Amino acid sequence: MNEKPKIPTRDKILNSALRLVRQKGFGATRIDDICAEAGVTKGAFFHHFKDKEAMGVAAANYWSAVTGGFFAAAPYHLHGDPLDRFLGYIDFRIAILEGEPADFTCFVGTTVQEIHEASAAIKQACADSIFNHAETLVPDIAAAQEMHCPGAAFSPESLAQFTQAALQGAFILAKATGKAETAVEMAQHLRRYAELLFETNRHVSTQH
Amino acid sequence: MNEKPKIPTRDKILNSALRLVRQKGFGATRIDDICAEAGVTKGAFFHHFKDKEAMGVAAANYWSAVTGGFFAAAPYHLHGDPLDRFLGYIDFRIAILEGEPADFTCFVGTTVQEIHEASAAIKQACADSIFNHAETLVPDIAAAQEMHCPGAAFSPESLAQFTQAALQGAFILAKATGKAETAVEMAQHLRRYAELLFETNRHVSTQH
DNA sequence: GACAACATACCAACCAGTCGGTATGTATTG
DNA sequence: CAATACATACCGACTGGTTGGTATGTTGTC
Repeated sequence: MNEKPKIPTRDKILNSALRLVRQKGFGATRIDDICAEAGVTKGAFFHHFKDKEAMGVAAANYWSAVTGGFFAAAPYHLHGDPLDRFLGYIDFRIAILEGEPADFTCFVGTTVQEIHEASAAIKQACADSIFNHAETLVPDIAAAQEMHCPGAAFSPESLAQFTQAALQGAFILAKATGKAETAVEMAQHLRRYAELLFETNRHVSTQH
Repeated sequence: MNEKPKIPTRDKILNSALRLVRQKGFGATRIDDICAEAGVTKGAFFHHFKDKEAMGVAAANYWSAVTGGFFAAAPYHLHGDPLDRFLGYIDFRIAILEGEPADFTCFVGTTVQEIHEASAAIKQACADSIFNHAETLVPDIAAAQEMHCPGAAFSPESLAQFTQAALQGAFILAKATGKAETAVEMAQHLRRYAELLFETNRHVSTQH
């Protein structure tokens, strides 16, 4: 009884890396800072990761796993109508836009923008994270399209990806103003676009 | 006669800085690299700029001036209908999405994302650049709104800003794939949103 | 006793910024 | 008109703190 959580050292390092990189960017984040934040030594760091780049790849994959679970457990999946699920996803993304930009901002979006020319491995891991997450929206979008506007001019994949692009762009403007409300305001245009595309005006209530 | 262009040293430095930072990011760009690219020495660099941060602010302002002139001279302003001008702006943004991401990507968007917590001065200069550019779209959007859908639920400022956000997001996905076409595909959703908002389906032909 | 999981001490490279110096132009003044 | 004074533009070797990475030691565990 009273089992301590005992977070593995590797996860402690990755958690600290995610937090710091989201604040300061990948390049500006010092390995020493990550170790200090995680409460481990440099020896531990280089025991688990060959170099900083390998840690970056691991962090991107870790981010995919963490956020994947987070969104899988989110309530918008419970809607019966696929369009409600898609709109519910956007509403959910809007609902979590709170606090400092570093709190709601996307690790892989930030990182791929910064290192896309410096590290092919990290870039690939980030790209996979973004596009695989987008892919989770495709079934609902495709079903909604079939129900509400068959023969549309856009592909479900493309719309799913634009959803991510619009959010990433909202994050950039929010970092420029420093305000979460900026991101919300931008994301509401995304929501309106989704409504207009499916020629509906429904309001999806948040479930809990 | 035969006057050489004689680009000022300061501009040579800023041009090189824009090119390199768009490729590698602000933090990863070395002052020595900028000097080498510009064909000047470090002494010249620090004669013109107090430190790297001051150069970053100057580069953001320089970017505003260069792109400001570029867009002011673009052909979409010639349309008689304000909505055509707005849609023409988006088409123009799509038309210039060619080459490597570093070629069509936004200096201030990239930079503000990277250093928003590290340098308040650079962040402010980048934010000004983005929002002032967005502001140039407001008159056309406002006029289009009055003509085609008075009493809309969105403000012209907000839509102008979302235009920038969507493009910034398109850039991020393009950096992830390495392809300009990704940015084009994303931007076409922005174009479709603009059409749907004003309940029209016009096709603005490019002028030349 | 062998191997994983760390800790500690250390190094070499990198890089922003400094500093003494030069070259050229311009304003002033006797 | 020259001589002096000063300013601007620029050069490039140097430095000192930072930082990714290494080498080696210690502890626990199967």
